[in-house]
Amino acid sequence: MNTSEPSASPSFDFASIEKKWQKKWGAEHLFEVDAQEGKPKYFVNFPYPYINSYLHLGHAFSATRVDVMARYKRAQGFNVLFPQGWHCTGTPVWAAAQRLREKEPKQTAIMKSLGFSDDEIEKFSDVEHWIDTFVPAAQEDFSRIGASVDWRRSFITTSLNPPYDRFIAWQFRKLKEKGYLVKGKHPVVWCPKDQMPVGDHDRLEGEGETPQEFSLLKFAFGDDFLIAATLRPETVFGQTNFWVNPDVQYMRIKVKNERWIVSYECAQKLLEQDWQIEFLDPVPGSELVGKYCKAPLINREIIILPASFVDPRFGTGLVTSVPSDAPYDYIALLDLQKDTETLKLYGLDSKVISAIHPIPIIESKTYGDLPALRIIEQLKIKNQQDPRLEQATQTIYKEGFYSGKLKAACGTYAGMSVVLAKDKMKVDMAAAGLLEPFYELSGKVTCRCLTPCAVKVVSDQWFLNYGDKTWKDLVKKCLSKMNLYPELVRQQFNYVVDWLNAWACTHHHGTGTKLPWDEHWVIESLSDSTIYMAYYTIAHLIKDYPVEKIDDSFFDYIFFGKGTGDAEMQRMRKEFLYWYPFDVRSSAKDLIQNHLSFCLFNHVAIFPEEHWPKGFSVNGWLLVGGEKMSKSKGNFFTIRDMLEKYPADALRAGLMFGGEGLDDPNFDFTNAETVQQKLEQWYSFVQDYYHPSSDEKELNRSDKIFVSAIHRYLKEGTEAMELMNFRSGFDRLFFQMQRVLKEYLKRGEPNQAVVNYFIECQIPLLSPFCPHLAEELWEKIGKKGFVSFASWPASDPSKIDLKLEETEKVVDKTVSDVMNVLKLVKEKSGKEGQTIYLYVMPQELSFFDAAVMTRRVGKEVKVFAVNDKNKHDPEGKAAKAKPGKPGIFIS
RNA sequence: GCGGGGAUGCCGGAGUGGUCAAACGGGCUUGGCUUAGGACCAAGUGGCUUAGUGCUUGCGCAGGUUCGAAUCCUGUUCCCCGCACCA
Repeated sequence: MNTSEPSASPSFDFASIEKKWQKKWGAEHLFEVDAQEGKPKYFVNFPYPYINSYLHLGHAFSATRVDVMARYKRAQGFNVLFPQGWHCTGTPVWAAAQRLREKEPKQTAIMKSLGFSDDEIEKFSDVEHWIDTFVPAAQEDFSRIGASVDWRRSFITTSLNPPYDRFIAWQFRKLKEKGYLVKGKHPVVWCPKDQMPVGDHDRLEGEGETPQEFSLLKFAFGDDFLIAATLRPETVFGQTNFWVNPDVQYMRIKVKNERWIVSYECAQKLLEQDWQIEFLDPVPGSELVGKYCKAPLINREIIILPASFVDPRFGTGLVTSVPSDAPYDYIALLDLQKDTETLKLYGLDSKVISAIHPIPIIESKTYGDLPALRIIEQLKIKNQQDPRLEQATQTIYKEGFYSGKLKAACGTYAGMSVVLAKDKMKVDMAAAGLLEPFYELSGKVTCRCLTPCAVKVVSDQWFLNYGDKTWKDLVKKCLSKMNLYPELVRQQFNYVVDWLNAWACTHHHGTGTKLPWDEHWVIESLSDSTIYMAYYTIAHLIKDYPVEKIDDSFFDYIFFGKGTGDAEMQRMRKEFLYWYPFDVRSSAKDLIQNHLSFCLFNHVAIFPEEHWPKGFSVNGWLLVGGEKMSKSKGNFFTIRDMLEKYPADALRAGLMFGGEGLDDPNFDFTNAETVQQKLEQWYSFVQDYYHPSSDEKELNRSDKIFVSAIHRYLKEGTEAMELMNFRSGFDRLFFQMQRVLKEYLKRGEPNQAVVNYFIECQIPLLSPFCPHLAEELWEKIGKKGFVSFASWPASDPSKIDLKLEETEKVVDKTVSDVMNVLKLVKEKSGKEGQTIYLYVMPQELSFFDAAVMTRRVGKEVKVFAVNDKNKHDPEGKAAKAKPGKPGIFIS
């Protein structure tokens, strides 16, 4: 092997370069930063990941965005803080550990797929083992992709970290003091045996099912009320009759001062839902048939009829009939009208029954004004036992709810959209005492103890009252002053802030911090992660502070400057004041409607205005190969998987080049591979071309074009970086830069000083994206210190010469014309052209260089001004010359 | 339905009133180099035409404004995300 030629070994070992520099950064504590008087700071962060597994490529995307920003700002001269903590609060890990304790096969299989041995899996039945495993793994992954994190400030959440635990307790006491926490009723899925709420993970069946809000409607029936439950109170104007199951024994119960008739099962549910009731006597369903009751709101007497589809276990076991919009009701009516036997059995007058017709009440786009009829015809449903009725009901519900408008039959509500009318009618009927809320599960849920679950209304649930108007106004004020990247998410944020309502912020179980004044509650995970960015400012110091001395007055001092503090506390106060607020927090767009908005609400509630967040950056969801990452599609990748395939620098750049803005970025394998190749080429190029030289030759035309382009892309790229448009940034600062370099070299005879200058620019520009390679090259060209701290090259507007670059386009075009003509000559005459004569306008002579043209065309090129008397022009081609378009003659 | 974002070549995507057949990246075709592959270099990649510098088509669909529109306006179709108490 010839070692004297650097280009003889163009490929090199990315892995060892990465290790080398990660080690050096660590050894020099490069990214461990403290408050530094007089130096401007920049604080970036992103939501701490939940540590229930290895981090995936989506995390890498988010982390890289933040790291690129951190490195860019560092190059801009800022003292940059990029801390990283880990979120352990919540139920998933807690539940998974419990499942492993119970040796559940599904969870065990998941652990196996992550590569854990049976012995190891057993250890995961302890929550702490998850933390001990995945937190170091996550930190390792971050380090391996080159994230410039100050690891001293890393921490975990929950009571496992007492100082943090106390911080959250402090936060909640503050919120309570200020009246932002309210107590209220809240429906949960409940196991009557365990006397506990049942989360998704505790269910044998019914994952994803939630309490659904129904309305109980009251139908006056003598001195009693028949109660029907409905999801569609807006359809009351279409009521034609009432359904009862004649085979069911109903119960008369006392509720408040009223007597209700409902099924026995319903009465049980009412008890769970916090109603005070008293059982009176049974009422056989058959006795009700044929009688009349008064429908609420419309005050119409409607007949009570028998129907077999009525299920005592669902709702109240009584149903109001709206045949126009409810397929069940319509088909039951048809069934009954044909069923002379039943009519006879209950002594029902067939004339009366036949006279019952659906009343058109809602006009919907696709199903017209009698949707139930329409859909039953479409699906050819024959009777009330058909299972497709369920699907038909849902289809119509969705259609009617979203696109429906109330028709004239609906009295004062006519003309309103269903969306609006529904709420209005609920409010009106509730005010009239005709409607009560009721919850029913959206599907069957069975607890792991095999007990069927029901809805329980918890009466002492704590809420963060995000519906509060004055609180919202503060958030809007904060928002109006924030930098948002991209700016167009502002609309979305304003919308969300308006729409957010009271948020249940406590859970019965899971890991986390206990609600300090009501310790049977655990603070829920989205609620304990709203202002912790402030905790980063002191996280490294508080670790060494005596836990017992950390109380509310401690935090009051650190964050508000209230009271006095010892030397350590003063230092923490200083750190907080220096770093806070954060400058930008970056996240995927799905967190807009919860986490990011909560972050603002809690900041404005707790902190004075000078510590309100300054910026959010929002990005799309990372796609891999154009598709959502998913295990079932086989395109789910952890960071560690990817680092096996690609060098960290290629991975980072590939991710950043995948996309920007709100669109979903796409990580494409070919992109990462391309980047890797280009980086390798760049590495050899620098080795081959960088030669320190004191030779200051005057810049020629070609040099000036090159320098102009450098400064132009530098300007464009820097602007993109400021807006966190890293795709554009990488494009301008690397791909375009490399392109103009290539063009420059093509023009021949590069000026060593200019090439050196280019290399000295390109390396720091590459550094935010590909920090390892950049460090290596920085060292290779003999620069002192780390490129991580090198200054960002400044664009010099005086060097940008657009006119000059424009003239080069003319030359390019001419070259391509010449090539074209050469080709045609060969095709037509079979002869190779030997010499090319160019006739250009005199003023253009200065940028047509015969040597350059000869080099680029590969044949001898002679250049003349059109008016040159000595020109060689046998065919008068010179006459064709125009500004920007030389005449061409080939011999 | 509401709120938000979109629709440009074979693909990912630039481009927001003229100089844009359309950056950059990928793919593909041809040629060079090479034992071969990869890499690299060169040319090509809507249609037509041509010893060139030309014409034409086109930016979801339909209209409109303008001397001129992918870009502005109106209508319309389709796609994606969210609509919650779950991290």
